Amino acid sequence: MPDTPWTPPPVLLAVDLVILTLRSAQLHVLLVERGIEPYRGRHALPGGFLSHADEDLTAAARRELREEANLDAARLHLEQLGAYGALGRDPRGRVVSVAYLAVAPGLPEPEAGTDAAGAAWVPVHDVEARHLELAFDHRQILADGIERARTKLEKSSLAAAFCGETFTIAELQQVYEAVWGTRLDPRNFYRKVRGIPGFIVPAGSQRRTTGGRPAQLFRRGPQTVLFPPLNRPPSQTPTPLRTDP
Amino acid sequence: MPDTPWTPPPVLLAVDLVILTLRSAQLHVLLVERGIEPYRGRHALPGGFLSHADEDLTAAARRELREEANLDAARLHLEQLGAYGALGRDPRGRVVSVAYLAVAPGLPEPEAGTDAAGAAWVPVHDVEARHLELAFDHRQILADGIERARTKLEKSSLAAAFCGETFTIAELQQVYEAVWGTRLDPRNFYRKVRGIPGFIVPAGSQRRTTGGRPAQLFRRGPQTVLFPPLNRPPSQTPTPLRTDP
DNA sequence: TCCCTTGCCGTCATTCTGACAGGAAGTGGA
DNA sequence: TCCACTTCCTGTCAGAATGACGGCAAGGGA
Repeated sequence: MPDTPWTPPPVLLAVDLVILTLRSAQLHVLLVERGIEPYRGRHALPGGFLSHADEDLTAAARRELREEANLDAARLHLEQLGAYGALGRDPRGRVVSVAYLAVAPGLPEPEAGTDAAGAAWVPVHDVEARHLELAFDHRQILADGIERARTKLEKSSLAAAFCGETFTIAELQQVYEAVWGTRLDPRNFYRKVRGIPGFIVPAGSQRRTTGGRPAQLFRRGPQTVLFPPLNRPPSQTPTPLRTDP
Repeated sequence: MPDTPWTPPPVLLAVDLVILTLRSAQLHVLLVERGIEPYRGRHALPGGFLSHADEDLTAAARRELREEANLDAARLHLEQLGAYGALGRDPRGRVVSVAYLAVAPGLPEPEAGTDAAGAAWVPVHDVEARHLELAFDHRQILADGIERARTKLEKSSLAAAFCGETFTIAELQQVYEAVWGTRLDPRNFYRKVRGIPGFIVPAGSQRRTTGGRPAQLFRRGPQTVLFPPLNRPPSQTPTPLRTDP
């Protein structure tokens, strides 16, 4: 430990986004096709380097959200997943990436002809089943993002972030079923959800119909922590203790 | 978006550690007293810059663990908390810090006369009650680390990381009570813990005594995911949905 | 020996959960 | 108009889980 003035080594910092949404009752993630050389042509999570050295991390995430996905960060859920800094993860050199999880409501159009061209919603199942390989360590980042969403559905009101301003209980159930990959009993789900104080509140007596009896509309309540929690049924493949992302 | 070759801005990367342990049934965190100028004399989390540009993040965490706390990373739980990159967090300039949570068993001596001098175990209550102010945003990082530990006790076998190789059920209960800050009924805790398959397994019929009837010893079982979960009793101060660490 | 401490094992009422039955309120076709 | 069909909502009921608590076992110290 020398006492001489020593300057710490600088590192390149990037931001990557796991943007999840529901499309036709299936969990989708937004992917872009890489146009430049490391992993050119391969699908990847939206993201990029910090634009300047004084850019806030969250601001960078919001900027990428706008530039690459044409989404307004103010209207959706955004939280940090963690930092990914393994040595070989970027062939260009030492790049540490901070990953964010975003959850978008309903179905914002796949992509516009805007600068977000090349972005597309892909069913997460296609990635999990390895029908589609991702660039860098983005497969791992995506897996961590999905796992985070799965866990947070249990004890937080994150599920409402997948829905629009108002939603029916059946729509909310679709969120849980799609993210968890399980089927739930509608009647028990109804009872449970309505029994959690402050989770959802009736939104007028409006109703919107799709074939059968019109459903009551709700909006998210003030409570962000769910108690009692909506425990997800035990999975056949127990997730190991993540000790090192 | 110019097409000219553009080099992303480099950033200084640091690693900070939240090291938790139990000392006399109280949750403690390891803090160091800063010897150099930003926040000189103030308590801070152990940590430091990457030693060289090609150092792995986890390796840096393990190195700091050894240098500043004299702890062997191979024998304790270590997981990443997240990246902290707010703009004003370090007066020296733009520093992004990756925080790690470590959980140390039992009572490794406070600190040695080694190079870990100046490190001391501090009850987390002293920090939470603002009897002690920390440098930088370390108060927030510590709060996030404690919150992470609290939630992981529910569905993972993290509690065993606070104990030694073998432990009694009462010791395990002390972990839950100290971290959650609640009292639990010993008989119900016993029933619940023994009912979780694979969580703990009896370790011989050895016993170690402290006054009353000798207790049976256990060691951690193969299962890292607890089902059914050990739900923590509802808190009076509900934790808000963390949307931006 | 008596008392005190701590660990282990029950019981019991209440609540929660999973699995159903069935009626209410709409749509579309004969 | 009547009927089939869909979806939404409200109950019921048995079994599991939970919180509260009583009692005995097994040690140490006065």
